[in-house]
Amino acid sequence: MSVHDITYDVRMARWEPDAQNRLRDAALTLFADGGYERTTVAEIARTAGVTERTFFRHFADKREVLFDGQARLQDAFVGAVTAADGDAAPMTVVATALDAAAALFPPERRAFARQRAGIVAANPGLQERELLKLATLTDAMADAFRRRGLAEPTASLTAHTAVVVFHVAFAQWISPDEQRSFADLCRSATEDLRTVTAS
Amino acid sequence: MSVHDITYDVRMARWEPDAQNRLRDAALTLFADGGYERTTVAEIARTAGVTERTFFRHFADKREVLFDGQARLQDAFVGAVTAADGDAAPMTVVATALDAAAALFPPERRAFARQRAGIVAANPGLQERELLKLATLTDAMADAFRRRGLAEPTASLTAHTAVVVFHVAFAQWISPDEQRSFADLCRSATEDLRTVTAS
DNA sequence: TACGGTGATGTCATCAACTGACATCACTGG
DNA sequence: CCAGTGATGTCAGTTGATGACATCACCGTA
Repeated sequence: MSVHDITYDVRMARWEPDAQNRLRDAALTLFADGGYERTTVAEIARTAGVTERTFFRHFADKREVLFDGQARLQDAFVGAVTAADGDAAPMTVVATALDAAAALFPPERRAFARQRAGIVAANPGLQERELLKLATLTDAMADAFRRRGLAEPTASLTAHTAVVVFHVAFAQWISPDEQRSFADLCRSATEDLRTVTAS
Repeated sequence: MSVHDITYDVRMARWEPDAQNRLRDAALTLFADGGYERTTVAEIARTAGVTERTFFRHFADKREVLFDGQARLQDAFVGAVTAADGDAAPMTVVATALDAAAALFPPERRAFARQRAGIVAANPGLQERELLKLATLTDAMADAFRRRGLAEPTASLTAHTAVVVFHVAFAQWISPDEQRSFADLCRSATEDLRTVTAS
C-alpha cells in the first residue's frame, strides 16, 4: 500500500501519521534496492513524504534508521540478568539471558534478519554501528552483573561472554541453509565456548 | 621540533617529506587540545602544511588518523597463532598470541595509550572505529584458527575469546592507578574468564 | 466560543566531510 | 635530454548533519 491509498477521516490531520515508520520502511526498501550508500537521506525523506530535516528529527543519523530495535534486545538481556536468582552462577544467568534474547528472534524473523544483515554486511559504516550497539549492550550487562555483586573484571568478562555467544550464534542463525533455532544455536555455542576455555 | 626548523639539503625537495607523520602528529595535538569534533580536517592539514585533499590521500577518513597502528597488532596476533605448535590446545595458542600482543604495549607506552584512549572515549564515532578494528582483528584470528583445523563455530569463539581478554585487560591497563603489566593483566583476565565459563 | 500553549513539521542557511577531475613539477631511468 | 611517475595542489560539487525560526492543527481551559 502506497502513501496515496490512505483514506482520511472527516477531521483531516495536518500530516499523515506515523512518519517514523514510513521513514524506516522507505529506508529499508531503498537500501535493499539500490544499496545503502547510493541512497540519499533526501531520497528516503521524499519517499516517506517528509523533508530531509524531519528524517533527522526521528533518527540521529542516516545509519540509525536500521538500528532502533536494539532497545528491546538490551531490555531483554538486562532484565533477565536483573531478575535472575541472586545465588545463580554467572553462566546460569548468561544462559537465562540468552534464552530471553532468543525469544526476540522467532523463525518468522529469520528472513528479515537475513535481508537486514546483507545490507549491514555490505557497508563498513553500518558494521561499525552494529558493533557499537553490541558494545553498549555489553556495558549495560556488565553493569547489571556488578549490581549482582560481581567485581571487575569478572563482571565485564561475563557480559562479554554472553554477547560473544549471542553474536556467534546470530551469525550462524542467519547463515544460508541453517535450520536450527536461535535458542538451540545459543546453547550449542555456549557449550563450545566452555570446551574451548577449558582446553 | 616544528616544521620551520627543517634544514634543507642542497637539492631542495619539492615538498617537505613525511607528510603522513606530520598529519598524524598535528591531528593528535589538535585533538588532545581542542577535542576531536571541534578540530576540522582543514585545520589539521593547515597545521601539517598541506591541503585538505592531501589529508584524505593519506587517511581514508578523519577517524583513521588515530588508527594506523592496528596493522602491527593484527600481525602480532595472527603471526603467533600461525606459528604456534600444531598440536597446542586453543587456549594455549590464545595465551601465546596474547603474550605476543602484550609485547607491543610496554610500560613506556602506557601514558600515550591513556591519552589516546581519552580522546577515543569522548567520541562515539571513534569508539565505533575502534570496535571495527577489533572485529577485523577477530575475523583475521578466526581465519588463522580455521587454517589450524578448527571448525566453526569453535574458530570464531576462540578468536573472540582472545580479543575479549585483550580488550578487558587493555581497559584495566589504562585505568587510573593501575600498575600491573599488560601481560600480567592478560594472564589474570584469562584465568578469570576460565573461572566464569566453568561456573 | 475564544484563545493561548504544544508539538510535529516545513523552510532556509550553513558547515564539515568527503570525492572526482585535472594541473603541476621535482625526480628518475634510459 | 626527454618521457613517465608520483606526490601534491586546485577547484567544483555532493551529501550528511545542525541551528534558527515559522507554521498551524490540535488540545485544554476559561
